[in-house]
Amino acid sequence: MEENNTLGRLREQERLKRRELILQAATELFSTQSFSKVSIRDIAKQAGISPALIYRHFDDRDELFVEVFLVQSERMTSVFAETLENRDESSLYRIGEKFVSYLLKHELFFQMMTHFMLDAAMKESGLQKFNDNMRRLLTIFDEVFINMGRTEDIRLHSQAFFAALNGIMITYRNYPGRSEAEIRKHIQALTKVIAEKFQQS
Amino acid sequence: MEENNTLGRLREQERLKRRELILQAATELFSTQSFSKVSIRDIAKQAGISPALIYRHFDDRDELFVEVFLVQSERMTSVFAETLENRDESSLYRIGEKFVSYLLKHELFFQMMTHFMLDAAMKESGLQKFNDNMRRLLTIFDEVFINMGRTEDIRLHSQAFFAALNGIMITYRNYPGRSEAEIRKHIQALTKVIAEKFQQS
DNA sequence: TGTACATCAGTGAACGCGCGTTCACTGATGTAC
DNA sequence: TGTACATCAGTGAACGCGCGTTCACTGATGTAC
Repeated sequence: MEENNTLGRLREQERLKRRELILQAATELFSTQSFSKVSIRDIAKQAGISPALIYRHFDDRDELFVEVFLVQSERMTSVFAETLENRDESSLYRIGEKFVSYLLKHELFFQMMTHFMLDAAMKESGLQKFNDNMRRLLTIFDEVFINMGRTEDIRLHSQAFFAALNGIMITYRNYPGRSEAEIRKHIQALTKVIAEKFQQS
Repeated sequence: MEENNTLGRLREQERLKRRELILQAATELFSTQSFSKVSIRDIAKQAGISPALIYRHFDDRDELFVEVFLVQSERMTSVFAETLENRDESSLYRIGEKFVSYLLKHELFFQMMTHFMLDAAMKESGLQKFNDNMRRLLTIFDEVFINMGRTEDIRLHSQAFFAALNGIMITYRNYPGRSEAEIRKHIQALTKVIAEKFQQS
């Protein structure tokens, strides 16, 4: 029963690797198909395994989906934090533009975020991690506001700014009858308007 | 073949009434259950008819859903326009607050709007009507900006303001672990921040 | 070294369900002669 | 007025499909003695 430690660790590593393979396959699919249209069978096929195997690594579909989202969510916050650390002179417009660019580029993350925001069907543990991430992101915005000299309602401003950018994405990302380039341009113009409003104060 | 005109009209009226009954049943369900979870069978049951009958009035599920949305969408714009006509002194905060209150109260409309914004799977004719409505709504915002003395980028400002309010709703409407009252209060606080930013210019 | 057993990743097929939609039919009403 | 036929709203049951999930099984590897 009691296994050799190194062997046990090796097996554990293999298990983790398989788990990541599944997550990776799911991620690949999510980036081409809409969130709710990806099935367990699709993911199994993409990963080259049997559907049943997925259930050895995840309790159910929801857990797998949340896991994919959390990975992307953390990556997003990290990438974003790093990009900004390198430039102290970052204006609100710059930071807003970076954020919006990221969402435009990583459609997968954007879709997932809105999905979980609107459905809010996450278990306690997943929710905790997601909230931690959001807080980390808002802290980045906080810093910019502090650097601007703001002393009151900092978090509130970060939340409003964050929400406004989300709103721009959601409202105009799929605007019908416009080309990708036109949409991008329009979203950037709106981001500029929002950033200028917040810059003034 | 050629019917008596009055009789024909009567029959047409009955048909329209039945159609509206179906739409009404669907609307009732949408206000308690999430959009994508309402089935044709549910709607038929609610309306007290056979599922098959629904297909005598609508080509498919999508057409019915879009129709419900368009009715709600028009109602929203109308109600909103009327409320504002009665007060010329309406500040941007007032108008934003009204808009957000409406969305909070009419969850059905809010959910549908985000659904169609994110999925963008509407036929040409429905899309046209929806866009007309959105334009009507934006025109209301336009007027407020004009009254404020703004002369440039008016429509762009309306779009940014509209998107920001949407974003607040989407980002914080289902914020987990908060009571309905707390959420309402927070959303109003964020709306105030946004409105003040736009008011300054 | 050999043998019986335990463990566990992995599988393909099946279960059971709910869905959108269609089918074959009924029955009431209107129309033609 | 009566009769044969057309029209059409409305129906319950069925079709066909895809889904999440589970089942019963295989086969490789490790362990005990």
